[in-house]
Amino acid sequence: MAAPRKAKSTDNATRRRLIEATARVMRDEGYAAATSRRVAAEAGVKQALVYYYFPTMDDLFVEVLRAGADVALHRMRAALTDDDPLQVLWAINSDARVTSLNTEFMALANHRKAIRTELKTYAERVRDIETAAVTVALRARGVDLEEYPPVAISMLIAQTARSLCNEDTVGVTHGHAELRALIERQLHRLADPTPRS
Amino acid sequence: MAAPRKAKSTDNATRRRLIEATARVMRDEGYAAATSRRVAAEAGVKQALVYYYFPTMDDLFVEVLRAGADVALHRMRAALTDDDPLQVLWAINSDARVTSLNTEFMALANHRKAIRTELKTYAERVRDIETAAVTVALRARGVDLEEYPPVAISMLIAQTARSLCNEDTVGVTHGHAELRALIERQLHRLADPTPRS
DNA sequence: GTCTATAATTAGATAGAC
DNA sequence: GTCTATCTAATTATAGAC
Repeated sequence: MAAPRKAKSTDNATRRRLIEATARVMRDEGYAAATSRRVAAEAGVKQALVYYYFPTMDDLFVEVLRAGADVALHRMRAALTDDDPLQVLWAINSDARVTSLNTEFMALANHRKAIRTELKTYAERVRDIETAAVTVALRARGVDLEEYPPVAISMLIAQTARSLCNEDTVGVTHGHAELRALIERQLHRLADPTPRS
Repeated sequence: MAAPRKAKSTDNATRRRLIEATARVMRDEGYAAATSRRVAAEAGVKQALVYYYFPTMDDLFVEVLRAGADVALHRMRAALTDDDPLQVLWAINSDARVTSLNTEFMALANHRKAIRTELKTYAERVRDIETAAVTVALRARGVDLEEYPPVAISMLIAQTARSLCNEDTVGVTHGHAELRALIERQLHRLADPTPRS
């Protein structure tokens, strides 16, 4: 295997540019704006070429979803060996580029079966790896895993970060400082295992 | 004022049916499916009539948003005098009919200025009234409002409930039982003011 | 107030030249 | 592989009859 590049001809530069362009349009203008003509223009090609790489627009959307989920999975796996997986989990889900796309796919999944199925599959894979990372972190800190189930802590951190991000996007920021501070205090409580009623 | 009904001729039955029909379509099939023809059919009228009541589709969307926000505000105001505002806050945001619409508007707001502006306005009004209700509840229970700022507790409860609902909609349920149990335990901790480090 | 009819625009998708 | 050109269908919005 002298040439790991170009292993698959389908892994083309144009194909990749179309996926990235679609993600960009979805983030900036919403999924409804991600038409074949719009994403083709964004990628610098003509509209018909979209259908050379993707049979339907839904197929393109699914590929965008997979690419995004793969990046998230990769980052979380790296976090497994990190000093502080909880902080990594918070940071990943505080990335507006990630959460904006997530919101669009959540809405898209509401009325497209193909995307709902794919979203479910990847959401559960991401949750599993996140839970594994949080389990490592909590166990290392001597936290009672019965009272603070890693899967619940993982969801709480991820969803709170995402919610703050989503609100920022539409310009709602009231209460954000207080919630961030509260979360940080609670994370430190977990890190410093003393109390519990 | 013998006839409080029909005070405004714009408060028509047809107009109201159009707003309700639009909300229904948005919930069930997403905002992209809420076309003038689709909502007209759902309301049992012809397409062109939509434009008699609403200048543009965006105007219709804004009215749907207002109607939904008014209901939420009304429920939360009632909760101010309730036994347990925290439970009411959780219950309201666990209603799939509310949270599905909310997700759609969040996505819509991403690329329509008129809706983003309106969403921001109502989100902040809802947050204020929710915070007031939570303040009442926490104070009555002797909770330290510095360590647990009502606005933060309010956001945490509302956003966690909404997140669980949204995931249910797309079929993701893993970890839900654990997170619900954790939230309930924490709510009881707040209700029974003993520990804190 | 509700309708029919239609204009103007835009979408997804395909055929075929190069 | 990328293009031009085009088809079909659906959309928003308007004009005008009743």
